Amino acid sequence: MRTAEFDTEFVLRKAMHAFMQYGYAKTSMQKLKEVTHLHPGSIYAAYGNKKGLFLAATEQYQKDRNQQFTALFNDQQSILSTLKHYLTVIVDECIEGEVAKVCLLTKSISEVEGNDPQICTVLRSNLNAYEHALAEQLQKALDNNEFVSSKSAQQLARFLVMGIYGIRTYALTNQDPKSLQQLADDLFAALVN
Amino acid sequence: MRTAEFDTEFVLRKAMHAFMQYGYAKTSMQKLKEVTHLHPGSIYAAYGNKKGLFLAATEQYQKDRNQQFTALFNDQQSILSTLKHYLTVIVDECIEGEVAKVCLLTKSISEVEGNDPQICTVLRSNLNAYEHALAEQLQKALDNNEFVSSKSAQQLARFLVMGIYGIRTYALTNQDPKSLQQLADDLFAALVN
DNA sequence: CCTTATCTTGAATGTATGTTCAAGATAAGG
DNA sequence: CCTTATCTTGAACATACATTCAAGATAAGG
Repeated sequence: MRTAEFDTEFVLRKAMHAFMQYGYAKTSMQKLKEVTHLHPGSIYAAYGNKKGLFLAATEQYQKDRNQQFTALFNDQQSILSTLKHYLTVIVDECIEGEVAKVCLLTKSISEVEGNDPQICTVLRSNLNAYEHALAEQLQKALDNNEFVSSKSAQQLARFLVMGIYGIRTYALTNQDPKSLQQLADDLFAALVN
Repeated sequence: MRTAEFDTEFVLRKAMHAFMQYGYAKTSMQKLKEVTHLHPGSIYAAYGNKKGLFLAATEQYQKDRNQQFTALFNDQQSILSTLKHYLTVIVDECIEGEVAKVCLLTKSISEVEGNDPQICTVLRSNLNAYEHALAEQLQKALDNNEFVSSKSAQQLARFLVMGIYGIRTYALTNQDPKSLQQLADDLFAALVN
């Protein structure tokens, strides 16, 4: 006979950013309490425990990413030019010291791999969906004769996500925008040649 | 008037493997105590604190990796064929569920980036040295006319490490050996074309 | 407007954490 | 072989952690 008061999206985005910044283990309930403006009781009532909140935040992250992805690839440009632009967006994300500097999914799976199968399964399936979405776009581009390739859309998508993961990791070692953009360009060239 | 008793390399390799498995934050002193067979007093006397032990373990890791790298690239094969073999070694490492499944340097920098500048600086410099070592080999290959490229050895090396980081991350989402080997082949092809 | 189901609050709990330290053990120097 | 410097041992410490729960607050149903 009473409805919850807090804004779910606000809470999940705040939690999501905390997990992106500090990692899963180092994001304490104390910190989550602060950033979400929720008391422990409310968090545990709504999400069960820290892992539950993390998984909910992951879901929100995936939703937000999907929306960004769909918005980019649903405009009327050619798929290849959109893809080139998409890579530039990723490079920019890697540079600006703010949010989205890292991918929550890859960062988290790297952290918990081998230690939390439940979280890993969820993250893996999200990342596989991402790869599949890229494969779909590449298949469309092939169907439209935007480019020709000896490889399948699936193989191309795999190479592309590998490159994206690689750029994001490389950005941790070298923040030079020119180097990162060059990597993106080389990756794109390797894909369409 | 008394010499330390424990075997430094044994201790550092055990610590190194623990950090690789559990990550920096989740590797407790309790765990480190167990795997190194050292009592807290000894650890703190020898390495100061957990971070000191981690940095020493990192140094050991880099030494071991350097030795593997040098052994591979100092045989009498062509550099390109050695590189191709090296990529296969990395793919194998990603598959077998044992040690070396992940790179301690990239896993750790991904975890602590933005939160521990001291550790980041050390890891970054190690990873930069790795990139530089690959650039040297590629420069030699170019000098030997093993292949021709419109890109500099430095640019090629950057692309190569990006690919290696990417393969290692991709392996967290997909353990299929064929897919991983295909990525390595595609990466090699993109490099020399 | 009263009841009641549900949400919010925040103090309390037990455990695990990184670290310290004093007592005991032991190898090298004279 | 005794002295002394250094290492080893493991109990103790304070703090930080994830989680619980009972009391208080509040919105909806009758």
